[in-house]
Amino acid sequence: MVELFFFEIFDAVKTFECGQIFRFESNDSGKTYFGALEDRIIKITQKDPHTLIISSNKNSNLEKIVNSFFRTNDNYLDMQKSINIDDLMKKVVNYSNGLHLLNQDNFECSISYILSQCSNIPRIKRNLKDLGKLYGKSVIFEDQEFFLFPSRSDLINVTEEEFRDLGFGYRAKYLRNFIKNYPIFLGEPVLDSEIFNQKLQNIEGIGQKVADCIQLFAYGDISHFPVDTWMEKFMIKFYNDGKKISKKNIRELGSSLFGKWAGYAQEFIYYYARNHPQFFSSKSKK
DNA sequence: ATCCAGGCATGCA
DNA sequence: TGCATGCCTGGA
Repeated sequence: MVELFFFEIFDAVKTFECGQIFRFESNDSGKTYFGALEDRIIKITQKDPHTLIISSNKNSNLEKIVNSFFRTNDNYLDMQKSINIDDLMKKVVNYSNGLHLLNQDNFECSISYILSQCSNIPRIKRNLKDLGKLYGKSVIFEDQEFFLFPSRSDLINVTEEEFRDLGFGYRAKYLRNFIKNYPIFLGEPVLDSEIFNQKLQNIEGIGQKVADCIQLFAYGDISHFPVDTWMEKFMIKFYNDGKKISKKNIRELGSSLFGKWAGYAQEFIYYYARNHPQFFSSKSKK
């Protein structure tokens, strides 16, 4: 058992429901969450607004793993101050208070975001759950059955056709390709962030947005500012006078506005925008 | 019933 | 470099 204390607020519901991660679930309205982390199942109990209690079926190295996962080294208050650049961002920061970025397993996270393209959160969750159930190892923890996320070797012989049968559509090809070629870039030494970004994009099925998500959510590179349709709507409306600009320019704009904390800014904006859809009617663009 | 989602690759100006 | 189009599926 590990206890994590956060000087700032930690909000488990915002953190696990904001859409950054897909395989953690709560059966009690957010009091506790269960999910697979690497080789084990962890249970997260929110003791108070600052404290998480973590337990697991496997305690070796648990403290190190959860400290990495919950990014306990981030200076959250500095981050909030830093991206609080105007009245709008003040509202966004306030609305998202307690939402923390997580540092996910890179194999699972990459697959999650490859499957996310032109999809939606319920469907992504279902796709990942199916993968776990079909190919992941079963673990019983506190009398419930959970599934670890399948390893590369669990998936290496699964065909594109079998992924299509799971309803992955055209993403099946990308997924098959990713699994086949995974170690080609994994084995590389750590490179310059933008060079690694390009390497990720050299994998068929991974473009700018997915590459940014992988770096942000799985490689701890929190200066990345992935631009999806929500980010596009928000940034054009509030930071470009409603005039359309390319996603590439929006990515640069995010980076210049929010600097090294751009990843947090992105997740906060995403969370805010998705929960205020009336501001961003998809028919009013262009 | 259309339309369009948390994109990507491709082909064409 | 920028824009249009097809791609699978499934919810609204």
